[in-house]
Amino acid sequence: MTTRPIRQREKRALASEIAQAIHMRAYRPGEWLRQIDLEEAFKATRFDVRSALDELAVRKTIEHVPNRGYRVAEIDLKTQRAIRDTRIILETAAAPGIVAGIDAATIARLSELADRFSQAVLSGTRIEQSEINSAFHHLMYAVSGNPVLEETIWGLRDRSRGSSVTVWSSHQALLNSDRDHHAMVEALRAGDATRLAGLIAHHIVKDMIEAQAHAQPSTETSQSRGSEVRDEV
Amino acid sequence: MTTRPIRQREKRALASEIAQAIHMRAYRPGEWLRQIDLEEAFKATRFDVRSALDELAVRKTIEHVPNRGYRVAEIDLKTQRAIRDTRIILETAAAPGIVAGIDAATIARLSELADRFSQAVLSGTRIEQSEINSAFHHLMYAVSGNPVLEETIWGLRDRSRGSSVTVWSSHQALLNSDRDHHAMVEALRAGDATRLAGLIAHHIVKDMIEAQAHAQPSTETSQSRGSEVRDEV
DNA sequence: GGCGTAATAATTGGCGCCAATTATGTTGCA
DNA sequence: TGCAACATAATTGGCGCCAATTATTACGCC
Repeated sequence: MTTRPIRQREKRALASEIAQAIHMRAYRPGEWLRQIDLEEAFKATRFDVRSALDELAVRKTIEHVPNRGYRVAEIDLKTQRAIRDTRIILETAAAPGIVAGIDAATIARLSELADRFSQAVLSGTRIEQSEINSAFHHLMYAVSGNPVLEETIWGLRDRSRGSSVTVWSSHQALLNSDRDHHAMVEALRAGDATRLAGLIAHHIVKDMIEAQAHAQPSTETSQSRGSEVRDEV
Repeated sequence: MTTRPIRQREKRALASEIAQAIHMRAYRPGEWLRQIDLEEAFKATRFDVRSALDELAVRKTIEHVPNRGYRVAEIDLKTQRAIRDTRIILETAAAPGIVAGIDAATIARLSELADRFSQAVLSGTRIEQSEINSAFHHLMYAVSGNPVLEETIWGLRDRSRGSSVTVWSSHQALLNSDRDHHAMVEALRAGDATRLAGLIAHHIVKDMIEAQAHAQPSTETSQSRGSEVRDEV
């Protein structure tokens, strides 16, 4: 009875928490994730931290360098494009399944999320924007009828998120995303899979091109550890 | 100097070794992977075994049940179909890139691998067949020009391999695979991406339908551990 | 003063121990 | 004889320690 019963509960959860912190940009691409810092920041034991880090390394959210540690993956342009192309393949391929599997209630919820995103564009934090956006796409792909496709899509999204894309790089990009969401809902109402696929592809391309255009060439890669800027979690 | 210098080397390798053992069916779907057995079989420490097991669990090759252990994932028909559909999406989508990126030398090597597979069909172990087959597809997807697509494909292939598909379930299926390989080489020579995509889709569907037809309904799921048949590694 | 080199500090990572949990075997009771 | 409760054995999994490695600082030489 001495140890609290929190035992087995949050083992996997920590990886998600760290992942979220990363794509909220609390840790920047190229930055080293020191185990001691994470222990304190997340109130976890060293063992749990290491497990979580290993998991994220397998998922390619972070990169592991033996005897150096773990750092947030830095995605070069070539890989960025490869992820983008693969996402387009998968997410457009999901369109027919979505159209086939969707019902009125889900469309209504998607429409509501699109509206909430519109609001968040005007008066919302980036975290809110990001979360509503995630919820929208999550819900949409959830009805595709193919769980494997869904999780593969999500894995790829998470991977690019870790790097540099989540936060919309310009207000214009944010407005475009907003418009796309409503257009997708419209396509769903019309039962038009082809149009939906086109919108999805456009959505991905637009986001990632914007992100690339505004991304400053990072010079932090070979920087010594410990001296980087780091936001508090 | 007391500890041998094999230290950092084979940490990640162990996961691959175990994965290979699994899809060579040394451990069957639903079977529990006891850590002690793995320590001895692979001459590794308990820590390394656990790391490898965790990695495979993240990759969904095996399944983790808290306080029970790890077991080879058993893929139900629905998931099997979902994997198949997703594989078709990805692997057919790779066809244009393959046609665009391939050169004469690679075609020659693919042709050679196809020939070696033909030989292995007649006089080769299942392991040889499986390895040559892997090499063929690996080489083909490697020239797609999209590394992310390539590794996503491979992740999905490995996942279904763990379960019940690798070893061709009938001699007819094996002959079909063999024929497809040569047809793919032909399509590549002709530079016909559409035909290649069609062949790939056919290849996947045929394999997995055969595998399903011959798979006996497994009753080993809820079996007690320790009493199962287990081949030596 | 710059630079190569040695001493020191900080960090990662391998590993074994033991508690918590689950499976197995046994005994007693209806 | 069947079944339930208990005792025992086997297995998993959390965690802390310390060696190995790498970064940083201090020193001395050119």
